[in-house]
Amino acid sequence: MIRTRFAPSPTGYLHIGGLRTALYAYLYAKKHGGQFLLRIEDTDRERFVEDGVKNILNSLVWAGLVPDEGVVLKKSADNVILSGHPKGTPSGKDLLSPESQKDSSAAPQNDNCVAQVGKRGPYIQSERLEIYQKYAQELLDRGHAYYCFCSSERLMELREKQQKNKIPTGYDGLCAGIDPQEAKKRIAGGEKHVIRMKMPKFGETVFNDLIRGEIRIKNELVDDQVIIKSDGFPTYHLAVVVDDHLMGITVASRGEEWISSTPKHLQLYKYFGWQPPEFAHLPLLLNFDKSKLSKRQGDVAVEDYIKKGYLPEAVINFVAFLGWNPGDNRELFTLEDLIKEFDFAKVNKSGAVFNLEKLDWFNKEYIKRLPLENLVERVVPFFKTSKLTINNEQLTKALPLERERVATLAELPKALAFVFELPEYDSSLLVWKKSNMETVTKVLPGLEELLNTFSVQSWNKSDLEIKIGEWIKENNYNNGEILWPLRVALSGQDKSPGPFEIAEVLKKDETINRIKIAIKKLIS
RNA sequence: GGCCCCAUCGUCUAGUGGCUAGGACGCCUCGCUUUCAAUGAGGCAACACGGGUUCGAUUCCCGUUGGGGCUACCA
Repeated sequence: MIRTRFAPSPTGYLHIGGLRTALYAYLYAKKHGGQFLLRIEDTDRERFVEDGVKNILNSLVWAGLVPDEGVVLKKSADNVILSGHPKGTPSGKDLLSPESQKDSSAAPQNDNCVAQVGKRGPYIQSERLEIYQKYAQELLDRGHAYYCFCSSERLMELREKQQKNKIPTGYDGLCAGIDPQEAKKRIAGGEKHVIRMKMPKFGETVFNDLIRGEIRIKNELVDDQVIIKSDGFPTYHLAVVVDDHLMGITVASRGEEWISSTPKHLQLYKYFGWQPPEFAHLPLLLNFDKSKLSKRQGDVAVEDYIKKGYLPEAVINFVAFLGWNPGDNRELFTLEDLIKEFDFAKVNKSGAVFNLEKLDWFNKEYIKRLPLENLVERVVPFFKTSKLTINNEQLTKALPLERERVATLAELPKALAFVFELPEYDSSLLVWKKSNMETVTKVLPGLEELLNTFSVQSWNKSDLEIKIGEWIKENNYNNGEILWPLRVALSGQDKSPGPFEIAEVLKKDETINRIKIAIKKLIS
């Protein structure tokens, strides 16, 4: 049975790179009919952020990556695990609408809560402290670890000296020689201490990475890593090994920054006599200048992209392709498609630049493909934050006007504003570049007259197009002479959807009303 | 400084011991068109460098350069 995990630290939000890490772990598990777990690594109290876990879970669920085991999000009322909407169903819409995010501090309408499911818990490391203590003690008892009383000052000096002498940095093993009885006495005396693991000083550690193949690192270069801090919390190195083993993880995937510490982890597995999992070290996500993707150069939190109106399908598809592809020319993949095709073996070794333009393209593609009703559901939250008050029926009619013209959902309220409120514009805008003020002034009243002859039943895009087209021919007008001012009268914009489709949405009365306003602007 | 990882168009990438090195995004041109978007047709653009191995290397090996990561009682 394949078991993978995603194990973020609750430092505030889900990083977009973390989303990819989670995605790959999820895909691999699902592809093999296995399980995907979520564990929280909160052993660093200094970086702990209140609500960090909830935020991460929210983003994960939004993306459709729901853990089978571990830490999950539940609707507190009915105790049902939230499952997102990987296929585009709107079930997750009230889960993370932009305004519920914004107001979450003020109004606790978001009653989701963090829960744990599974038999191998707890899945939050701060709740597993005794477990780590027990295993650290075991290491101590067997001589694979030792107490260390060195001050941070001494450690710093040591490091500096090593760098100056151009030798590898690392702990010098000073405390390794302390007699265990002596150490116990010092601890009883209240002396501050940590526990370090012993690393062999010869030989090398060789392991096979699912993505990179064989990696070998000389043991003498690997530090006697601290495994229990002076506050009694474990470091990542001990916790990840103990937890991955106890939770039955078979494939440990993580960022490539962990490659150099993998020998420590392998050594711990050896000390405990445990079978290590397979490792997959993913390439990094990069800024445009190829440095590690960072907050300074743009948005890195998944929530940022949710708020901006990117669809989960687009974000998942985009992020999946940062470092992986199916080996042919297909580009549009749903989560289910990805599950079928994904493999760590096909993941690239080199880092990938996070390129927003491509994300926009994906998002446009998905906005285009989404069924209208579905799109309406997803757009509603974005209208709630705008000044416009409109109902779903109005939205359903207006949305086709702009859905192919925007890259994100958040652009829609602004783009559609002219439909719901009278546009403001300068009368000069009514004049087409190849026309003149005189012609427009003459032509618009004629157009109004023509439109008045339409019945309400025949007021639709195609009838309008046909009749107005005929009228233009009969009068020997130019298309632009008529259609440009018509369109501007209706939209108030130099760039907009076509006049016929706008007129259909606006209906007869409002269309004629706006033409009248245009005429008034011209003669005043 | 030490160690590790990586290297195909601007970006994401496919690819092979022998190909006109393929696709996508973006960009440019043209068509459609009242504008924009969409769409159709086309275009620009890459194997980092130097040595090997080989009849032949973008591909295999070594080195250089470049980039990145780690080098914490952070993950």
